[in-house]
Amino acid sequence: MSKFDNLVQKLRQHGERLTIQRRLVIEALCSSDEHMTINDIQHYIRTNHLAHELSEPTVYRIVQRLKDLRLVSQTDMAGTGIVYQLIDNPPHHHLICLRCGCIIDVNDNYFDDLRQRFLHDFGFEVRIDHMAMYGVCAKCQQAVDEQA
Amino acid sequence: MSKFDNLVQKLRQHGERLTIQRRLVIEALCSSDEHMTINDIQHYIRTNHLAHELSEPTVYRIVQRLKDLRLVSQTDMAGTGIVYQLIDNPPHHHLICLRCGCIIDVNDNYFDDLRQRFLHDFGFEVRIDHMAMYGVCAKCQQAVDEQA
DNA sequence: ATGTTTGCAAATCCTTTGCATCAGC
DNA sequence: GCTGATGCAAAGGATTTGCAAACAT
Repeated sequence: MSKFDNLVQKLRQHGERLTIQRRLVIEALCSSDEHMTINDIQHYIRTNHLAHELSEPTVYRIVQRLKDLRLVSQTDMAGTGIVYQLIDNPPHHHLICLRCGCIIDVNDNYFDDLRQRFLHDFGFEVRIDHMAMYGVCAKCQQAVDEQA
Repeated sequence: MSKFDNLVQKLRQHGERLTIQRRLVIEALCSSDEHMTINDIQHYIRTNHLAHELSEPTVYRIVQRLKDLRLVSQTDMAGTGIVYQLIDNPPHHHLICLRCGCIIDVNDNYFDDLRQRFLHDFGFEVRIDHMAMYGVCAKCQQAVDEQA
């Protein structure tokens, strides 16, 4: 089953109404493996479904709903702005270079240890849908070293 | 040496001017081990130094400067808003319960493994000044279980 | 038919900017 | 005295809200 159909089915299960607008937002989010801003979503729809341009409030309300249903996660990209992405199973995460902005995808199992230790030590069940961690990538470290 | 004096000294080292306003913001940030919003900072100053209430732009500019000097970190609290805290050495981190909002302090060395693995696998040097991770605390898990 | 969702417009909130004045070094 | 910081007012941008009309079920 496609990502899209999967999500539509989940919405149905929750008794949510399937409006054209919701389908469009889901389609937009499915179109990219990476995160999208509200603007990106609007832009995707404007480009691919010219007749159905969505207003800002509508997009905000729909992603808010999808967030409440835990189908979408929200991340603040260090002031770049707030981005949204589908929560996939298992989730994947990002290392973001503060210098060049490049993004490295990280498998979820890197966080398994941490999850277990927090559960063991604090009884705290960490819920990581999408983690963005910042730092300096290999290339940029070289560049910095050469400067020195 | 107190946190406050330590910071003041660091500002001097960077050739920064030590205005009353900067002292006040630093004092505010020192007053709490936890994070503060811009509003919290203003409120602290209003309460403790009535004669020196600061305007928003001033507070924004000062924390921005402190961020640039890597003395303060900024975190987006899951849409609750943006908070600031002093970067201490070593940094400490937070587990935040999505249900009751309680906050558990986490020692930095929990992240040592992760740092090493990212460096080894991707050559990526993670820079974690302050990490906020969300989930469900022990108490709230019980509450959830009992409901079920 | 009913209750929900959408679109529009406008309000609100947070943050930044321009410029004249003031303060630290 | 020079340079940079502050305060004010106002602009800017992102997000939210109220309400009437349109739509899914």
